[in-house]
Amino acid sequence: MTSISTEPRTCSVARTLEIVGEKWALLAVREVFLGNRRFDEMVRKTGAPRDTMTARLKTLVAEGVLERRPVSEHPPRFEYRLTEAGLDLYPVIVSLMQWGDRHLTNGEAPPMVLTHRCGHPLGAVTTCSSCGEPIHARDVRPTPHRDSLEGN
Amino acid sequence: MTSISTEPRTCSVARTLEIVGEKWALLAVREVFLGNRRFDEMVRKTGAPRDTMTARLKTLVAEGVLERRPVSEHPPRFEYRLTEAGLDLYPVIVSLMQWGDRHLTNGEAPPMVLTHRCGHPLGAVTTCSSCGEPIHARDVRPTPHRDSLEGN
DNA sequence: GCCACTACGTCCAGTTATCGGACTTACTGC
DNA sequence: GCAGTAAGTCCGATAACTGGACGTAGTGGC
Repeated sequence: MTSISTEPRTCSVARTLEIVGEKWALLAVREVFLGNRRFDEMVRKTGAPRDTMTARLKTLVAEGVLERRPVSEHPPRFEYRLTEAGLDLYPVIVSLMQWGDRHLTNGEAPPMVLTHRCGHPLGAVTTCSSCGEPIHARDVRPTPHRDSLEGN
Repeated sequence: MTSISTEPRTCSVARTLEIVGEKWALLAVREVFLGNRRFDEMVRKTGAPRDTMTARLKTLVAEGVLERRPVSEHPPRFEYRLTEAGLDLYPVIVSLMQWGDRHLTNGEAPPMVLTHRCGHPLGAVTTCSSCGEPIHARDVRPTPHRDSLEGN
């Protein structure tokens, strides 16, 4: 009964990273968001080794992020599509892109600009679903818990 | 002149992933957001091998995401703090957590709940900075570019 | 029919990274 | 002096990644 089990923390971040916490996995997902759903295209546009891409796609499919479906019987051809869960990864991709645009383009224009249907270049703001305010780390606390996050 | 250079795509997502595109890197950052700034704490709470944590912290510091500062001279002790750039990673962490909460807790309560200063449990919505609307992949297009993303 | 080409992988061998556990150094507190 | 903590380092075994060649199933041109 005396469960002294300290740590590793079980947390949704860790769980999510077990699935998409690797460069090629996320880049594959990025490509599908950009409309490139075919194996060879993903390999070319991401630069991933074919073997690695095969492995990543396999787990993404197994975990329900992508769906592999045949698009042609006779030349046997397949495409990978985002499932509902996969589509929900969009904020992850967008926030990674946002961060790179802000901190990794030294002065230069970002390598790709996304345009929102409102007509403006996409800037992403993560907001609180309850109050609508932009979220800052300092305004958030873990639930009744020993771990504090005072300061930064 | 005829630059036939096809691909690998240069994109902010890829660049960002070169720095934080690995499980332990992101989990280290998560810990710092949660207020745990010391080496041993990060190792325990993340479950990362000490060696790997050392390596990740080194690159995070080199890339300007974290800052390593001494907190005590005499027992030589250090802590890792988020830089401005590091703080900007919050949306990434939050959206990963959000995704896990939504897709990886089968029915059960999420392992950690964050409370926003507005008093409500944090739900994150990624919105367009121009029009304020929540962003959906289908409402976004890459700038004047051959790649389409019709369908999903 | 034959050749060239594409798509979607697999196979291989060499290199690199990860892992867990033990060990080191520099202290403090009893 | 002895136990304990913090922050790493070192090590050997295993696993993962990498680039390039190869395989297979088809198409289209001539």
